[in-house]
Amino acid sequence: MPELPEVETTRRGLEPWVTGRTLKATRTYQRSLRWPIQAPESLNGATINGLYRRGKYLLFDLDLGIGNSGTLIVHLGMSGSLRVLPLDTPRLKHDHFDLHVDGPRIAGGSDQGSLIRLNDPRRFGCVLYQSGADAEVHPLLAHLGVEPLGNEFSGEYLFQRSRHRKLAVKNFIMDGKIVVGVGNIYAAESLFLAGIRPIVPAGKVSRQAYADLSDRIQSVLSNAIRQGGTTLRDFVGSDGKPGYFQQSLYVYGREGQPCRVCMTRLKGITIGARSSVYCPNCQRRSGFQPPKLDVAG
DNA sequence: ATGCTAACCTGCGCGC
DNA sequence: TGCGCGCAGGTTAGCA
Repeated sequence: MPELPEVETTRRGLEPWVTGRTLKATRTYQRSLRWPIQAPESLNGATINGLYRRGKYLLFDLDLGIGNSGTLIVHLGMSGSLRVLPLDTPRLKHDHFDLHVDGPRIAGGSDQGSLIRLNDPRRFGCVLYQSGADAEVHPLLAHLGVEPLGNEFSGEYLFQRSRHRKLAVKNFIMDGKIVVGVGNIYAAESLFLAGIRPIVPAGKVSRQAYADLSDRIQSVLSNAIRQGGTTLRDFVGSDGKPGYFQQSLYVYGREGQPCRVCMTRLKGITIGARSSVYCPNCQRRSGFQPPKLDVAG
């Protein structure tokens, strides 16, 4: 479930509960996620300097003392969520991992701090550890593409990286080695808003179309973050509340329904083993774009 | 290098 | 009501 907006929503919710706090202990209930959970005993007592995000990865920056540092790397996979809970909260099904942090209690909690608890029904997420000051040397992070909301991302960047590429433009923008954080929902939405058909080869999309697409990717992600992300089934923020961006979706999950702009019946196709929905009328071009309604920015 | 497929795992909705 | 099937927000490994 979680794409960039959901991970960022989680990060923002968690940040005040972890920054500057002591990691008193970790607890692993179900070790076998995508990879076995890595949380060495030596992390107990570390100071959490900050909580960062790289793509869909959450990075707990740890100070282990005597000049040692490290990073706990958490990915939420398809169905994961991290919540802040009172220390003595009973464990529910699919609760796999806890961070026990000190600090002022939350409502109903004890004085001993709080719990950051990972729940992940499908167990596609992960909890990994990278020692040292630079988490980006970790193999999972080392080759990631640019941040879509960062300065290196632009239409020109997409245009240059896509030359001679034959895969569908939808798969291209979902490729984490190109740009991180854009998953199946936001890829579909961005392409709709840019008027680009998802199946066209990435290498045939024009410079102008990529300029438009990069703007749409940024606005869709920003708007979704503002709405607390998209909740289809599992996702809840760190406060346990769902996101609301699903109300703003134009095409994702709307196959067969009328386009919200032109009322044309939305079409569903499979691209790269992922379901895709688009409007055959609004999404025509691989190059020049005819006049289009100014839908949601 | 590029692009496609299978694989990981659980739950849910649908048709019969 | 129950059962089997297909599908679901991600990403990597492996193969052509």
